[in-house]
Amino acid sequence: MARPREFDPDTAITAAMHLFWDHGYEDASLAGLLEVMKITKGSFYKAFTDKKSVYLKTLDYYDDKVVGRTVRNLMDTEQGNGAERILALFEAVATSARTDGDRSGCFLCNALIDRAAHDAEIEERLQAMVFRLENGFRAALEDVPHRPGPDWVRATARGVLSSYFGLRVLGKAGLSKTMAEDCVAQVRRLLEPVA
Amino acid sequence: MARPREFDPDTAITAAMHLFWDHGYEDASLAGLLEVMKITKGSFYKAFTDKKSVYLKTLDYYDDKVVGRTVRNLMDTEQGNGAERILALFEAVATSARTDGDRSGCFLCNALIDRAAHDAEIEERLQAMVFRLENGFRAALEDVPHRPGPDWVRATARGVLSSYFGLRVLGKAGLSKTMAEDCVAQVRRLLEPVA
DNA sequence: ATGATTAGGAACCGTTCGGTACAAAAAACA
DNA sequence: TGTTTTTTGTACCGAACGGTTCCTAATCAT
Repeated sequence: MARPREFDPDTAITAAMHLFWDHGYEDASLAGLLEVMKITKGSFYKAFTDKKSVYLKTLDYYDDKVVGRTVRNLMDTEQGNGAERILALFEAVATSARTDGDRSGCFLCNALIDRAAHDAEIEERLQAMVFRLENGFRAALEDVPHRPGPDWVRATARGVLSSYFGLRVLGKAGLSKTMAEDCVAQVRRLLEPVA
Repeated sequence: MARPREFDPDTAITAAMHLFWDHGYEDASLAGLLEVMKITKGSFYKAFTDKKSVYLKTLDYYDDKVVGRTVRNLMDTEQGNGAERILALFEAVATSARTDGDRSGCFLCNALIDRAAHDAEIEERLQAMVFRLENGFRAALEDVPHRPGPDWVRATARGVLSSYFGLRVLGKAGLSKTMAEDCVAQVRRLLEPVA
């Protein structure tokens, strides 16, 4: 019954996500957001109430699309056993981080450092995402042939999770090829049967 | 020959460091800095040219004091063998992160996520600190009885390094006691002899 | 065609940003 | 005591901040 909006909210949120991803919350200015979202202030505040709301929406988007896909890949039994799926994820992260240009890292990891300790509403979403990722690793580890038992699955999933975030942090420091390979190799060791 | 300054620069830098540590670079306002440093704008700009210079000074301070002490502990042969020294570090980090209140994490890790990709001068210092930490782990691993060889030392040091940063990130998500214990247990596995 | 409804755009709000200029104050020297 | 040197506090700068308001333009249902 009224004029339809001229921009695609999904596209706008995606663009906003990448700005927050690269610059963090505080360093992403409203002017910058308007520019990448290709809308003006009027539309911005009409469609999304304020900056923080947009941030929350970008987190939800990341959760749904990126984390969702990652977890799905970790559980996809058609892509090798659980250990192979986990290593494939690490190989991909290591390669993209080593490839020049991609210093953006992982939005979840960045957001945890950036804002988790400062805003309860944001923290809640981040914790949920970490939990989903952890469960993704667990699911993959349930599908490892030599799996010793449930304790091994739980503990290894968490070790792999922390290695994942660690690799993301090291990516920010500009890791070398051998550094990336060594990190992945250590994850491979974690996936091996216990002595 | 002239009036001595009424504040201790070292104390002021320490206070500034903790503000940057908690809030990151952009979110630490000049007003906030002046408040915790207990000086006014005049003294601020006279003593330290600008905000970024203060940030760099706090990084140097952290490098010298905190990273320095950590590396020294990792190399202190009076505190058990290398593996025990590494585990002691992880236990300490896990405990302090789990203890409510300490969500500040590791300044180096925070700074890597916050600013490494945006400022070459800052990145340079951060890379140097990461390298110092890596070498600390290497030195400790040289002092492990079952040490298989130099490749093992290099690769394991890097795996431990990424686990260290990963634990720091998970600390931001408010890790549980069992989560912390599981992470440390995985580091323990990395330190064991290869199969 | 018209009226209702909504997006879009621009002007503008008060506040805070990082940074500067300068004068008063204080201490060390002669 | 007077001079010099440096710190200190304050007033102030222009720009950018996040956010609001309001008017116009566009499109739908009737």
